Amino acid sequence: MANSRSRKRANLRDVAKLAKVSVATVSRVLNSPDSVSENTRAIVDSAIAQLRFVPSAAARAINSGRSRVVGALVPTLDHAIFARYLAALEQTLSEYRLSLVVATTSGDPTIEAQKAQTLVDIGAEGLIVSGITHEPELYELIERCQLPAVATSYYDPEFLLPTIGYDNAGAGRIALEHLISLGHSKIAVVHGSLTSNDRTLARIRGLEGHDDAELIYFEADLSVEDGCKAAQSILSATQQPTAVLCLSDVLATGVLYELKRKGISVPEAISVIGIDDLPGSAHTSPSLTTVHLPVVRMGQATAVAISEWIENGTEPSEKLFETDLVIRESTSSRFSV
Amino acid sequence: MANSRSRKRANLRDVAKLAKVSVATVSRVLNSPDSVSENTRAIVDSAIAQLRFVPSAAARAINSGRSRVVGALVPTLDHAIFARYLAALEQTLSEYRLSLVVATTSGDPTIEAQKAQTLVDIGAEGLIVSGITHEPELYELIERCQLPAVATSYYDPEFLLPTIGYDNAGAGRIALEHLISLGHSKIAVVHGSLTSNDRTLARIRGLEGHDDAELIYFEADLSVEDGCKAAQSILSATQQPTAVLCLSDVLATGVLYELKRKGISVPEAISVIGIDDLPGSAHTSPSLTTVHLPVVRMGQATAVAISEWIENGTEPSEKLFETDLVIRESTSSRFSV
DNA sequence: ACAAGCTATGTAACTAGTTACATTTGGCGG
DNA sequence: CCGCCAAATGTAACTAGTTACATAGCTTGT
Repeated sequence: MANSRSRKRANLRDVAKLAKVSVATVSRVLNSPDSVSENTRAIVDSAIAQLRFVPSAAARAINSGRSRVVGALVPTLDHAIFARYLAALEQTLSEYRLSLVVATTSGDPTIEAQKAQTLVDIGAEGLIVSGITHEPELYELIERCQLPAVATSYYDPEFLLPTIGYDNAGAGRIALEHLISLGHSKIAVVHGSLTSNDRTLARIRGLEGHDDAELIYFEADLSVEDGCKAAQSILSATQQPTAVLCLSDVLATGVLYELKRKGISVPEAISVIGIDDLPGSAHTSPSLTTVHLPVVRMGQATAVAISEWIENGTEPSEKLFETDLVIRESTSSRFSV
Repeated sequence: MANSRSRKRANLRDVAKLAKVSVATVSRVLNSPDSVSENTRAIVDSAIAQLRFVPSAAARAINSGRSRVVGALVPTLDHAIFARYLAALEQTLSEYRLSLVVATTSGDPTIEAQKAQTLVDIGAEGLIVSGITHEPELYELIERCQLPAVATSYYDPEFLLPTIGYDNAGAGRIALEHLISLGHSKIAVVHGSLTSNDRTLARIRGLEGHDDAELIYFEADLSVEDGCKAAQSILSATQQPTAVLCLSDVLATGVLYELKRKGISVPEAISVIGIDDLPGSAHTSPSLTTVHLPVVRMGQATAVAISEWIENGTEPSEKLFETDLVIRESTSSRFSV
């Protein structure tokens, strides 16, 4: 048997030798079969089959200068908002015949910079990062490699990279103004970690400047579990707020759950509002009033932007997505009781 | 300026020329800096900086025969169970200095086979698929490329590829037996699509052979929304079950929500059980009794298995993870009311 | 009948690195 | 003062494809 001796993978030359043709002909069979006579094509094809030849991706990439891979850096995959976003990203990228490499950073810019380097090492043609807080190393890498790179989940036309995202401050403001319009003036704010999460920071910034509301801040990890804990802290605080503004639906879900467990009715006793509009948020009890973030459209737009940048060299302009209030059951007027 | 004229990326030879050294020396500066004198290293480094030289990933890959990329094929990213799983996978793979390319299949084996091909085209060194239902093309591809490939979320020692997963039939059985032990005998089963979802199929198979229970099946899309609709169907059925067994927590969440909306108390009037144990399932109201699937450990084990296969050529043996019942508030004895 | 033209194929030079082997250089011991 | 050895560096051949250009062979037109 011819193939039993060949320990390692066959290459073009091996195929050419077996088929008694030149390497060029084999290459043509693979890439433009019509330019080869039916006869030789059959011979080459059988040689390919016999040797179990599979063309090397690396060798192709070296010639084309293309890897057809783009990298995305996200804090975590284990959060519905990023998962949805990446799902849309992957789907749209695949329409451009690009593959998506995912790297998680745990929200740590140092890890981010390292993982960005490994993305470059595997030949990523483009980079997608989350937010606008990054290590200088990341910018240097992007600059040095002349790498198409966009920042998402954040809108800031002033930023070094094109941003494709929404107005986080605005989302916070919308939520707060909804509560204020309902008559709430003492409001608990539950937010995720502030260290190097610029989206959270921006949302908090959006809450500033409303002197008609007193805000009390509670920090929590971004989990349902910690939302529950935050609710406990709120309930044991000296001054009871009439509303809870959560900067993420995940936290709001926890708050809702804990309030229910404690027998405190929402929205009658306390109103709760979130930000994100996760798929499940319409089906909590009571259903959650929240600020919808268009992550799917953002993922699609990001994919289009980076693809065209890679493909045509056209650097995208920044894109702002509207966020909008989704009023459900968890908020009500302070006075309607 | 020297670099303003150079339109395209500099390569090793350009650097060597500028630094007046040989290509070998430049290569050494990059890969084993200690074997180069401090002096030349400085000269080469400055040439690298001047030309903004970035080594080509493809050229490296062609020599090493390594791409350091593994591909995962999942039905969707937009589902907590897969997102968690991929999160664990990515994290553990990165400890082996491997990157994860994610491709989604929408549960369609044909799409899966196509995407597997694109993963091979970008040079993936290993493949991770979900379940055991695939197109022949996929197997041919794996065979032809001699590609390390494992199947996950499913345990079947007989399967062509090594499987790393849990006993789906067993998970279904555990849920059913819990309900039976509580005295339920008329049980509604809510399941996702049956077409080419072998995990759902296996879970249903696990429900068979229990003659002491009458099962009524309801099919739904895998979303909270469709869980709600399923609950409506159940309620309008001629014979009311005393328990609902959902083959996924997502569906159970919808059922729970709809029952609450209709004013039917869980577990007093109807018990509800799920399978998955999603992060949020402990915080529904009532909290959801479910069968825990160890997706995080499965992700880690899969990463280890595929990494060692790629790295050392040791084909992994199949791995079975235990699933276990997590009793919370949504189930109770039929007679305890 | 012979040049033109087309198709099919081959040759060899590219792509951009790594690396085995050869060579130079310098220090040190005898 | 010569030779030996090691460190430092260079040469050229690899890795595995693609492709520009050359050429062989055949058909067709005048």
